[in-house]
Amino acid sequence: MYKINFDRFFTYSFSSDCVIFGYKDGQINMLSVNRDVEPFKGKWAIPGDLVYPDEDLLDSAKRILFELTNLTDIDLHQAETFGNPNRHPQGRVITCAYFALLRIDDFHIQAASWAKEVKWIPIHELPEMAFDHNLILNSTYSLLKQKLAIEPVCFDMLPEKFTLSEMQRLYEYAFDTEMDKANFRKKIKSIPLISHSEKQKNVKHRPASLFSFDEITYEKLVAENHYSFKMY
Amino acid sequence: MYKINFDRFFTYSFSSDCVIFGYKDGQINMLSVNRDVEPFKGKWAIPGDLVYPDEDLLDSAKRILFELTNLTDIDLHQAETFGNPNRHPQGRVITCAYFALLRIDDFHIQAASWAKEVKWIPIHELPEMAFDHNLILNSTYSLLKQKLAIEPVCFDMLPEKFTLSEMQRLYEYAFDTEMDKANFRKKIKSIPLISHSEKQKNVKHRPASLFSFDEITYEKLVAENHYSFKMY
DNA sequence: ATTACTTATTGTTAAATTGACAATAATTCC
DNA sequence: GGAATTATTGTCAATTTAACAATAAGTAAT
Repeated sequence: MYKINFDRFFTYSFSSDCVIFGYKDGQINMLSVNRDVEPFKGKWAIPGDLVYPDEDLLDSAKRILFELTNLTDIDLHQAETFGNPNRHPQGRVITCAYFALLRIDDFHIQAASWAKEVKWIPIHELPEMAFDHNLILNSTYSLLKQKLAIEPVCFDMLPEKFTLSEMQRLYEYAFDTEMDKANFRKKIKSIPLISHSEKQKNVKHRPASLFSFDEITYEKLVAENHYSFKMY
Repeated sequence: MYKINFDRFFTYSFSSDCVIFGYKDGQINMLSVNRDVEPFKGKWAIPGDLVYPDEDLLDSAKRILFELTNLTDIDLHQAETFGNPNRHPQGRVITCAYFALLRIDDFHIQAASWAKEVKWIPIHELPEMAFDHNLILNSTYSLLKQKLAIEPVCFDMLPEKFTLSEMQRLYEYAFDTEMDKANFRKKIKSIPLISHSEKQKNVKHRPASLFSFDEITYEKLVAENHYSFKMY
Protein backbone atom coordinates (compact mmCIF):
# COMPACT_ATOMS: atom_id res chain seq x y z
CA MET A 1 0.00 0.00 0.00
CA TYR A 2 1.19 3.47 -0.86
CA LYS A 3 4.24 2.20 -2.70
CA ILE A 4 4.21 5.07 -5.05
CA ASN A 5 5.36 4.49 -8.58
CA PHE A 6 4.97 7.84 -10.22
CA ASP A 7 5.81 6.46 -13.63
CA ARG A 8 2.88 4.14 -13.50
CA PHE A 9 0.48 6.81 -12.40
CA PHE A 10 1.76 9.77 -14.39
CA THR A 11 -1.41 10.13 -16.44
CA TYR A 12 -3.42 11.35 -13.48
CA SER A 13 -4.51 14.90 -13.28
CA PHE A 14 -6.64 16.55 -10.68
CA SER A 15 -9.02 19.47 -10.94
CA SER A 16 -11.58 21.22 -8.87
CA ASP A 17 -14.91 22.51 -10.09
CA CYS A 18 -16.64 25.37 -8.39
CA VAL A 19 -20.42 25.37 -8.54
CA ILE A 20 -21.44 28.92 -7.74
CA PHE A 21 -25.08 29.26 -6.77
CA GLY A 22 -26.96 32.51 -6.59
CA TYR A 23 -30.59 33.30 -5.92
CA LYS A 24 -32.49 35.81 -8.02
CA ASP A 25 -36.09 36.40 -9.00
CA GLY A 26 -37.27 33.31 -7.22
CA GLN A 27 -34.81 30.97 -8.85
CA ILE A 28 -31.47 29.44 -7.99
CA ASN A 29 -28.89 30.20 -10.69
CA MET A 30 -25.50 28.79 -11.43
CA LEU A 31 -22.63 30.96 -12.62
CA SER A 32 -21.88 29.25 -15.92
CA VAL A 33 -18.98 29.65 -18.29
CA ASN A 34 -19.14 29.11 -22.02
CA ARG A 35 -16.01 27.30 -23.07
CA ASP A 36 -13.71 29.03 -25.52
CA VAL A 37 -11.41 26.03 -25.94
CA GLU A 38 -11.66 22.42 -26.99
CA PRO A 39 -12.90 20.00 -25.87
CA PHE A 40 -16.54 21.01 -25.67
CA LYS A 41 -15.81 24.45 -27.12
CA GLY A 42 -19.01 26.49 -27.09
CA LYS A 43 -20.65 24.35 -24.44
CA TRP A 44 -21.66 25.69 -21.06
CA ALA A 45 -19.68 24.39 -18.15
CA ILE A 46 -19.07 24.63 -14.44
CA PRO A 47 -16.01 26.81 -13.81
CA GLY A 48 -13.03 24.69 -12.90
CA ASP A 49 -9.32 24.30 -13.27
CA LEU A 50 -6.48 21.95 -12.61
CA VAL A 51 -5.17 21.98 -9.08
CA TYR A 52 -1.66 23.39 -8.85
CA PRO A 53 1.07 21.07 -7.60
CA ASP A 54 1.35 22.73 -4.21
CA GLU A 55 -2.17 23.96 -3.90
CA ASP A 56 -4.73 22.64 -1.46
CA LEU A 57 -8.03 21.55 -3.00
CA LEU A 58 -10.01 24.18 -1.18
CA ASP A 59 -7.58 26.90 -2.20
CA SER A 60 -7.91 25.82 -5.78
CA ALA A 61 -11.68 26.22 -5.64
CA LYS A 62 -11.25 29.59 -3.96
CA ARG A 63 -8.94 30.68 -6.75
CA ILE A 64 -11.52 29.78 -9.38
CA LEU A 65 -14.17 31.66 -7.47
CA PHE A 66 -11.91 34.67 -7.10
CA GLU A 67 -11.03 34.79 -10.80
CA LEU A 68 -14.69 35.06 -11.72
CA THR A 69 -15.98 37.24 -8.94
CA ASN A 70 -13.03 38.95 -7.24
CA LEU A 71 -14.56 37.72 -4.00
CA THR A 72 -12.58 36.29 -1.13
CA ASP A 73 -13.80 35.10 2.25
CA ILE A 74 -16.66 33.14 0.77
CA ASP A 75 -17.58 29.84 2.40
CA LEU A 76 -16.92 26.92 0.10
CA HIS A 77 -18.49 23.55 0.73
CA GLN A 78 -16.98 20.37 -0.60
CA ALA A 79 -19.33 18.26 -2.68
CA GLU A 80 -18.81 15.01 -4.56
CA THR A 81 -15.60 13.91 -6.27
CA PHE A 82 -15.90 12.52 -9.79
CA GLY A 83 -13.35 10.15 -11.16
CA ASN A 84 -14.81 8.09 -13.94
CA PRO A 85 -11.82 7.16 -16.11
CA ASN A 86 -13.63 8.39 -19.23
CA ARG A 87 -15.05 11.62 -17.95
CA HIS A 88 -12.37 13.68 -19.68
CA PRO A 89 -11.65 12.92 -23.35
CA GLN A 90 -7.98 13.92 -23.06
CA GLY A 91 -6.85 11.88 -20.10
CA ARG A 92 -7.59 10.84 -16.61
CA VAL A 93 -8.85 13.86 -14.72
CA ILE A 94 -10.40 13.42 -11.32
CA THR A 95 -12.34 16.42 -10.15
CA CYS A 96 -13.55 17.52 -6.76
CA ALA A 97 -16.66 19.67 -6.74
CA TYR A 98 -17.13 22.56 -4.35
CA PHE A 99 -20.03 24.92 -4.07
CA ALA A 100 -20.38 28.51 -2.99
CA LEU A 101 -23.47 30.57 -2.26
CA LEU A 102 -23.52 34.20 -3.34
CA ARG A 103 -25.66 37.28 -3.35
CA ILE A 104 -25.96 37.90 -7.07
CA ASP A 105 -26.35 41.65 -6.83
CA ASP A 106 -23.40 42.20 -4.51
CA PHE A 107 -20.66 41.92 -7.12
CA HIS A 108 -19.80 41.99 -10.79
CA ILE A 109 -18.82 38.99 -12.85
CA GLN A 110 -15.21 39.13 -14.02
CA ALA A 111 -14.19 38.27 -17.52
CA ALA A 112 -12.17 35.08 -17.67
CA SER A 113 -9.60 34.44 -20.34
CA TRP A 114 -10.67 30.88 -20.95
CA ALA A 115 -14.32 31.63 -21.36
CA LYS A 116 -16.27 33.15 -24.21
CA GLU A 117 -19.00 34.20 -21.87
CA VAL A 118 -19.85 34.00 -18.19
CA LYS A 119 -23.40 34.32 -16.94
CA TRP A 120 -25.99 33.30 -14.43
CA ILE A 121 -28.30 30.59 -15.69
CA PRO A 122 -31.27 29.28 -13.69
CA ILE A 123 -30.33 25.72 -12.78
CA HIS A 124 -33.51 24.33 -14.23
CA GLU A 125 -32.79 25.93 -17.59
CA LEU A 126 -29.24 24.71 -18.05
CA PRO A 127 -28.72 22.85 -21.32
CA GLU A 128 -26.53 19.81 -21.76
CA MET A 129 -23.16 20.91 -20.46
CA ALA A 130 -19.55 19.95 -21.15
CA PHE A 131 -18.03 16.77 -19.68
CA ASP A 132 -20.16 15.23 -16.93
CA HIS A 133 -21.09 18.64 -15.63
CA ASN A 134 -24.82 17.97 -15.54
CA LEU A 135 -24.09 15.06 -13.26
CA ILE A 136 -21.90 17.25 -11.09
CA LEU A 137 -24.50 19.97 -10.89
CA ASN A 138 -27.26 17.55 -9.91
CA SER A 139 -25.18 15.93 -7.23
CA THR A 140 -24.04 19.28 -5.88
CA TYR A 141 -27.52 20.74 -5.88
CA SER A 142 -28.73 17.75 -3.87
CA LEU A 143 -26.07 18.46 -1.29
CA LEU A 144 -27.04 22.12 -1.24
CA LYS A 145 -30.64 21.17 -0.53
CA GLN A 146 -29.49 18.89 2.26
CA LYS A 147 -27.47 21.71 3.74
CA LEU A 148 -30.32 24.19 3.48
CA ALA A 149 -32.25 21.87 5.79
CA ILE A 150 -29.71 21.73 8.58
CA GLU A 151 -27.52 24.82 8.34
CA PRO A 152 -28.26 28.52 7.96
CA VAL A 153 -26.68 28.77 4.51
CA CYS A 154 -29.78 30.31 2.90
CA PHE A 155 -28.63 33.67 4.27
CA ASP A 156 -25.56 33.51 2.06
CA MET A 157 -27.83 33.71 -0.98
CA LEU A 158 -30.39 36.16 0.31
CA PRO A 159 -29.71 39.91 0.39
CA GLU A 160 -28.05 41.16 3.56
CA LYS A 161 -31.46 42.51 4.55
CA PHE A 162 -34.33 40.32 3.44
CA THR A 163 -38.02 39.86 4.07
CA LEU A 164 -39.44 36.71 5.59
CA SER A 165 -41.40 36.11 2.40
CA GLU A 166 -38.19 36.16 0.38
CA MET A 167 -36.73 33.60 2.73
CA GLN A 168 -39.85 31.49 2.44
CA ARG A 169 -39.81 31.63 -1.36
CA LEU A 170 -36.21 30.39 -1.40
CA TYR A 171 -37.15 27.37 0.69
CA GLU A 172 -40.26 26.75 -1.37
CA TYR A 173 -38.13 26.73 -4.48
CA ALA A 174 -35.43 24.48 -3.06
CA PHE A 175 -37.79 22.01 -1.42
CA ASP A 176 -40.27 22.25 -4.29
CA THR A 177 -43.22 22.68 -1.98
CA GLU A 178 -45.63 25.39 -0.98
CA MET A 179 -45.66 26.50 2.61
CA ASP A 180 -48.19 28.33 4.69
CA LYS A 181 -47.01 31.84 5.54
CA ALA A 182 -48.14 31.84 9.12
CA ASN A 183 -46.69 28.42 9.80
CA PHE A 184 -43.40 29.32 8.14
CA ARG A 185 -43.04 32.28 10.46
CA LYS A 186 -43.73 30.13 13.47
CA LYS A 187 -41.17 27.58 12.31
CA ILE A 188 -38.37 30.12 11.94
CA LYS A 189 -39.10 32.08 15.09
CA SER A 190 -36.28 30.29 16.91
CA ILE A 191 -33.66 31.35 14.34
CA PRO A 192 -31.71 34.32 15.66
CA LEU A 193 -32.60 37.20 13.32
CA ILE A 194 -32.03 40.90 13.64
CA SER A 195 -35.19 42.86 12.98
CA HIS A 196 -34.59 46.20 11.29
CA SER A 197 -36.82 49.21 11.68
CA GLU A 198 -36.35 49.81 7.98
CA LYS A 199 -39.02 48.51 5.60
CA GLN A 200 -39.11 47.15 2.10
CA LYS A 201 -39.26 49.86 -0.61
CA ASN A 202 -40.83 50.21 -4.05
CA VAL A 203 -43.43 47.54 -3.70
CA LYS A 204 -47.05 48.09 -4.58
CA HIS A 205 -48.48 46.61 -1.42
CA ARG A 206 -47.84 46.64 2.31
CA PRO A 207 -44.06 46.76 2.73
CA ALA A 208 -42.53 43.96 4.71
CA SER A 209 -40.04 44.34 7.55
CA LEU A 210 -36.42 43.61 6.79
CA PHE A 211 -34.36 41.09 8.72
CA SER A 212 -30.74 39.99 8.86
CA PHE A 213 -29.29 36.76 10.10
CA ASP A 214 -27.72 37.24 13.52
CA GLU A 215 -24.62 35.16 12.99
CA ILE A 216 -22.96 36.21 16.24
CA THR A 217 -25.85 35.00 18.33
CA TYR A 218 -26.22 31.90 16.20
CA GLU A 219 -22.60 30.87 16.73
CA LYS A 220 -22.89 31.49 20.43
CA LEU A 221 -26.06 29.45 20.78
CA VAL A 222 -24.59 26.56 18.79
CA ALA A 223 -21.37 26.64 20.80
CA GLU A 224 -23.40 26.45 24.00
CA ASN A 225 -25.52 23.64 22.61
CA HIS A 226 -28.65 25.68 23.03
CA TYR A 227 -29.66 25.56 19.42
CA SER A 228 -29.59 23.54 16.27
CA PHE A 229 -30.82 24.90 12.96
CA LYS A 230 -33.42 22.81 11.22
CA MET A 231 -35.82 23.50 8.40
CA TYR A 232 -37.29 20.16 7.49
CA MET B 1 -8.86 25.83 -18.38
CA TYR B 2 -8.31 22.16 -18.88
CA LYS B 3 -5.21 22.67 -21.03
CA ILE B 4 -3.58 19.60 -19.71
CA ASN B 5 0.13 19.57 -19.37
CA PHE B 6 0.91 16.18 -17.98
CA ASP B 7 4.56 16.99 -17.48
CA ARG B 8 3.72 19.77 -15.14
CA PHE B 9 1.34 17.65 -13.11
CA PHE B 10 3.13 14.33 -13.14
CA THR B 11 3.67 14.28 -9.40
CA TYR B 12 0.02 13.74 -8.65
CA SER B 13 -1.19 10.46 -7.35
CA PHE B 14 -4.66 9.50 -6.30
CA SER B 15 -5.85 7.02 -3.74
CA SER B 16 -9.04 5.94 -2.08
CA ASP B 17 -9.46 5.13 1.58
CA CYS B 18 -12.15 2.81 2.77
CA VAL B 19 -13.49 3.43 6.24
CA ILE B 20 -15.22 0.20 7.24
CA PHE B 21 -17.58 0.61 10.17
CA GLY B 22 -19.04 -2.25 12.16
CA TYR B 23 -21.19 -2.33 15.27
CA LYS B 24 -20.45 -4.69 18.16
CA ASP B 25 -21.08 -4.73 21.89
CA GLY B 26 -22.65 -1.33 21.86
CA GLN B 27 -19.82 0.38 20.02
CA ILE B 28 -19.03 1.39 16.47
CA ASN B 29 -15.71 -0.07 15.35
CA MET B 30 -13.46 0.65 12.41
CA LEU B 31 -11.62 -2.09 10.58
CA SER B 32 -8.05 -0.89 11.07
CA VAL B 33 -4.82 -2.03 9.48
CA ASN B 34 -1.45 -1.86 11.12
CA ARG B 35 1.06 -0.72 8.53
CA ASP B 36 3.88 -3.07 7.67
CA VAL B 37 5.67 -0.57 5.43
CA GLU B 38 7.11 2.89 5.67
CA PRO B 39 6.03 5.58 6.07
CA PHE B 40 4.23 5.24 9.39
CA LYS B 41 5.26 1.60 9.72
CA GLY B 42 3.63 0.15 12.83
CA LYS B 43 0.93 2.82 12.95
CA TRP B 44 -2.75 2.03 12.61
CA ALA B 45 -4.38 3.28 9.46
CA ILE B 46 -7.52 3.32 7.39
CA PRO B 47 -7.23 0.73 4.62
CA GLY B 48 -6.55 2.40 1.30
CA ASP B 49 -4.68 2.09 -1.96
CA LEU B 50 -3.77 3.99 -5.05
CA VAL B 51 -6.44 4.11 -7.72
CA TYR B 52 -5.51 2.16 -10.82
CA PRO B 53 -5.17 4.13 -14.06
CA ASP B 54 -8.41 2.81 -15.54
CA GLU B 55 -10.29 2.22 -12.34
CA ASP B 56 -13.27 4.19 -11.19
CA LEU B 57 -12.99 5.67 -7.69
CA LEU B 58 -15.84 3.62 -6.34
CA ASP B 59 -14.42 0.44 -7.81
CA SER B 60 -11.13 1.16 -6.17
CA ALA B 61 -12.81 1.42 -2.76
CA LYS B 62 -14.71 -1.79 -3.48
CA ARG B 63 -11.48 -3.53 -4.27
CA ILE B 64 -9.96 -2.50 -0.96
CA LEU B 65 -13.05 -3.69 0.87
CA PHE B 66 -12.97 -6.99 -0.99
CA GLU B 67 -9.31 -7.62 -0.25
CA LEU B 68 -9.98 -7.36 3.47
CA THR B 69 -13.37 -9.00 3.73
CA ASN B 70 -14.02 -11.00 0.56
CA LEU B 71 -17.32 -9.19 0.46
CA THR B 72 -18.92 -7.82 -2.68
CA ASP B 73 -22.25 -6.11 -3.12
CA ILE B 74 -21.71 -3.85 -0.13
CA ASP B 75 -23.00 -0.30 -0.35
CA LEU B 76 -20.19 2.22 -0.34
CA HIS B 77 -20.82 5.86 0.44
CA GLN B 78 -18.50 8.59 -0.73
CA ALA B 79 -17.19 10.83 2.01
CA GLU B 80 -14.74 13.73 1.96
CA THR B 81 -11.74 14.08 -0.35
CA PHE B 82 -8.45 15.11 1.25
CA GLY B 83 -5.80 16.85 -0.77
CA ASN B 84 -3.51 18.83 1.50
CA PRO B 85 -0.21 19.00 -0.42
CA ASN B 86 1.66 17.77 2.65
CA ARG B 87 -0.59 14.98 3.77
CA HIS B 88 1.68 12.32 2.30
CA PRO B 89 5.41 12.56 3.08
CA GLN B 90 6.44 10.98 -0.22
CA GLY B 91 4.56 13.09 -2.70
CA ARG B 92 1.27 14.62 -3.61
CA VAL B 93 -1.44 12.07 -2.94
CA ILE B 94 -5.03 13.14 -3.00
CA THR B 95 -7.37 10.64 -1.40
CA CYS B 96 -11.09 10.14 -1.59
CA ALA B 97 -12.70 8.55 1.46
CA TYR B 98 -15.53 6.07 1.21
CA PHE B 99 -17.31 4.28 3.99
CA ALA B 100 -19.02 0.93 4.26
CA LEU B 101 -21.23 -0.49 6.99
CA LEU B 102 -20.87 -4.16 7.89
CA ARG B 103 -22.23 -6.81 10.20
CA ILE B 104 -19.06 -7.74 12.06
CA ASP B 105 -20.07 -11.34 12.74
CA ASP B 106 -21.09 -12.14 9.20
CA PHE B 107 -17.61 -12.58 7.74
CA HIS B 108 -13.96 -13.20 8.51
CA ILE B 109 -11.23 -10.63 8.12
CA GLN B 110 -8.78 -11.52 5.38
CA ALA B 111 -5.05 -11.26 5.80
CA ALA B 112 -3.61 -8.46 3.72
CA SER B 113 -0.07 -8.55 2.40
CA TRP B 114 0.65 -4.93 3.21
CA ALA B 115 -0.55 -5.09 6.80
CA LYS B 116 1.00 -6.57 9.90
CA GLU B 117 -2.38 -6.88 11.52
CA VAL B 118 -5.99 -6.13 10.72
CA LYS B 119 -8.57 -5.73 13.44
CA TRP B 120 -11.69 -4.01 14.62
CA ILE B 121 -11.02 -1.07 16.93
CA PRO B 122 -13.78 0.93 18.63
CA ILE B 123 -13.65 4.33 17.00
CA HIS B 124 -13.37 6.10 20.33
CA GLU B 125 -10.31 4.05 21.25
CA LEU B 126 -8.29 4.61 18.10
CA PRO B 127 -4.82 6.01 18.78
CA GLU B 128 -3.05 8.54 16.62
CA MET B 129 -3.08 7.02 13.17
CA ALA B 130 -0.88 7.28 10.10
CA PHE B 131 -1.06 10.29 7.76
CA ASP B 132 -4.14 12.45 8.35
CA HIS B 133 -6.26 9.41 9.05
CA ASN B 134 -7.71 10.70 12.31
CA LEU B 135 -8.97 13.67 10.36
CA ILE B 136 -10.44 11.38 7.72
CA LEU B 137 -12.10 9.19 10.31
CA ASN B 138 -13.69 12.12 12.11
CA SER B 139 -15.01 13.63 8.92
CA THR B 140 -16.33 10.29 7.71
CA TYR B 141 -17.94 9.46 11.02
CA SER B 142 -19.76 12.80 10.94
CA LEU B 143 -21.14 11.92 7.56
CA LEU B 144 -22.19 8.50 8.82
CA LYS B 145 -24.10 10.12 11.67
CA GLN B 146 -25.76 12.45 9.21
CA LYS B 147 -26.79 9.49 7.09
CA LEU B 148 -28.08 7.53 10.07
CA ALA B 149 -30.54 10.36 10.60
CA ILE B 150 -32.05 10.34 7.14
CA GLU B 151 -31.47 6.91 5.60
CA PRO B 152 -32.03 3.37 6.86
CA VAL B 153 -28.33 2.51 6.89
CA CYS B 154 -28.35 1.36 10.52
CA PHE B 155 -29.68 -1.99 9.32
CA ASP B 156 -26.45 -2.59 7.43
CA MET B 157 -24.62 -2.69 10.77
CA LEU B 158 -27.20 -4.52 12.84
CA PRO B 159 -27.61 -8.31 12.63
CA GLU B 160 -30.02 -9.52 9.97
CA LYS B 161 -32.48 -10.14 12.81
CA PHE B 162 -32.25 -7.62 15.60
CA THR B 163 -34.21 -6.45 18.61
CA LEU B 164 -35.63 -2.98 18.90
CA SER B 165 -33.41 -2.37 21.91
CA GLU B 166 -30.34 -3.20 19.87
CA MET B 167 -31.45 -0.70 17.27
CA GLN B 168 -32.09 1.88 19.96
CA ARG B 169 -28.67 1.35 21.51
CA LEU B 170 -27.01 1.94 18.15
CA TYR B 171 -28.77 5.28 17.78
CA GLU B 172 -28.03 6.22 21.37
CA TYR B 173 -24.37 5.55 20.74
CA ALA B 174 -24.23 7.42 17.44
CA PHE B 175 -26.24 10.43 18.60
CA ASP B 176 -24.67 10.32 22.06
CA THR B 177 -27.99 10.66 23.81
CA GLU B 178 -30.28 8.51 25.88
CA MET B 179 -33.71 7.80 24.55
CA ASP B 180 -36.90 6.65 26.20
CA LYS B 181 -37.77 3.10 25.18
CA ALA B 182 -41.46 3.66 24.73
CA ASN B 183 -40.93 6.81 22.72
CA PHE B 184 -38.28 5.21 20.55
CA ARG B 185 -40.72 2.46 19.62
CA LYS B 186 -43.36 5.00 18.73
CA LYS B 187 -40.90 6.95 16.62
CA ILE B 188 -39.87 3.94 14.54
CA LYS B 189 -43.31 2.46 14.13
CA SER B 190 -43.57 3.88 10.63
CA ILE B 191 -40.38 2.15 9.44
CA PRO B 192 -41.30 -0.98 7.47
CA LEU B 193 -40.00 -3.86 9.58
CA ILE B 194 -40.66 -7.58 9.36
CA SER B 195 -41.62 -9.02 12.73
CA HIS B 196 -40.39 -12.55 13.27
CA SER B 197 -42.13 -15.11 15.48
CA GLU B 198 -38.68 -16.13 16.66
CA LYS B 199 -37.36 -14.62 19.87
CA GLN B 200 -34.02 -13.61 21.28
CA LYS B 201 -32.09 -16.53 22.87
CA ASN B 202 -29.65 -16.92 25.77
CA VAL B 203 -30.58 -13.80 27.63
CA LYS B 204 -31.33 -13.85 31.34
CA HIS B 205 -34.52 -11.85 31.11
CA ARG B 206 -37.61 -11.62 29.00
CA PRO B 207 -36.49 -12.32 25.43
CA ALA B 208 -37.24 -9.62 22.89
CA SER B 209 -38.88 -10.15 19.52
CA LEU B 210 -36.64 -10.15 16.49
CA PHE B 211 -37.16 -7.85 13.53
CA SER B 212 -35.70 -7.38 10.08
CA PHE B 213 -35.72 -4.33 7.87
CA ASP B 214 -38.27 -4.71 5.09
CA GLU B 215 -36.24 -3.27 2.27
CA ILE B 216 -38.70 -4.27 -0.45
CA THR B 217 -41.54 -2.38 1.16
CA TYR B 218 -39.24 0.51 2.03
CA GLU B 219 -38.13 0.95 -1.58
CA LYS B 220 -41.71 0.76 -2.79
CA LEU B 221 -42.92 3.35 -0.30
CA VAL B 222 -40.09 5.72 -1.15
CA ALA B 223 -40.66 5.31 -4.89
CA GLU B 224 -44.33 6.16 -4.39
CA ASN B 225 -43.44 9.15 -2.22
CA HIS B 226 -45.38 7.71 0.68
CA TYR B 227 -42.48 7.64 3.07
CA SER B 228 -39.28 9.29 4.05
CA PHE B 229 -36.96 7.86 6.68
CA LYS B 230 -36.06 10.19 9.52
CA MET B 231 -34.59 9.63 12.92
CA TYR B 232 -33.81 13.07 14.29
C1' DA C 1 -43.69 -23.11 43.48
C1' DT C 2 -42.64 -18.57 44.90
C1' DT C 3 -40.15 -14.53 44.78
C1' DA C 4 -36.84 -11.31 43.19
C1' DC C 5 -34.65 -9.39 39.25
C1' DT C 6 -34.23 -7.82 34.63
C1' DT C 7 -35.57 -6.23 30.33
C1' DA C 8 -39.67 -6.06 26.93
C1' DT C 9 -43.80 -4.05 25.67
C1' DT C 10 -47.80 -1.26 25.96
C1' DG C 11 -50.49 2.56 27.85
C1' DT C 12 -51.53 7.32 29.75
C1' DT C 13 -51.46 12.04 29.90
C1' DA C 14 -49.88 16.77 29.61
C1' DA C 15 -47.16 19.70 26.75
C1' DA C 16 -45.46 21.21 22.51
C1' DT C 17 -45.71 21.43 17.64
C1' DT C 18 -47.96 21.38 13.23
C1' DG C 19 -51.38 22.36 9.75
C1' DA C 20 -55.27 24.57 7.96
C1' DC C 21 -57.39 28.63 7.79
C1' DA C 22 -59.38 33.15 9.45
C1' DA C 23 -58.77 37.97 10.60
C1' DT C 24 -56.60 42.19 10.51
C1' DA C 25 -52.88 45.67 8.86
C1' DA C 26 -50.37 48.65 5.71
C1' DT C 27 -49.31 49.92 1.52
C1' DT C 28 -50.26 51.36 -3.75
C1' DC C 29 -53.34 52.10 -7.49
C1' DC C 30 -57.46 53.77 -9.37
C1' DG D 1 -62.58 56.28 -0.60
C1' DG D 2 -62.43 51.62 -2.27
C1' DA D 3 -60.12 47.72 -4.54
C1' DA D 4 -56.10 45.00 -4.80
C1' DT D 5 -52.11 43.01 -2.88
C1' DT D 6 -49.11 41.23 0.39
C1' DA D 7 -47.72 41.33 5.57
C1' DT D 8 -48.59 39.92 9.99
C1' DT D 9 -50.94 37.89 13.80
C1' DG D 10 -54.32 34.80 15.84
C1' DT D 11 -57.22 30.54 16.51
C1' DC D 12 -58.09 25.84 17.07
C1' DA D 13 -58.11 21.00 16.15
C1' DA D 14 -54.99 17.34 15.09
C1' DT D 15 -50.75 15.35 15.61
C1' DT D 16 -46.48 14.49 17.73
C1' DT D 17 -43.42 14.49 21.63
C1' DA D 18 -41.82 13.72 26.32
C1' DA D 19 -42.07 11.91 30.70
C1' DC D 20 -43.46 8.34 33.20
C1' DA D 21 -46.51 4.42 34.83
C1' DA D 22 -48.04 -0.26 34.36
C1' DT D 23 -47.85 -4.78 32.92
C1' DA D 24 -45.49 -8.99 30.63
C1' DA D 25 -42.21 -12.69 30.07
C1' DG D 26 -38.35 -14.57 30.79
C1' DT D 27 -34.10 -16.25 34.31
C1' DA D 28 -32.09 -17.14 38.84
C1' DA D 29 -32.35 -17.93 43.61
C1' DT D 30 -34.77 -19.69 47.59
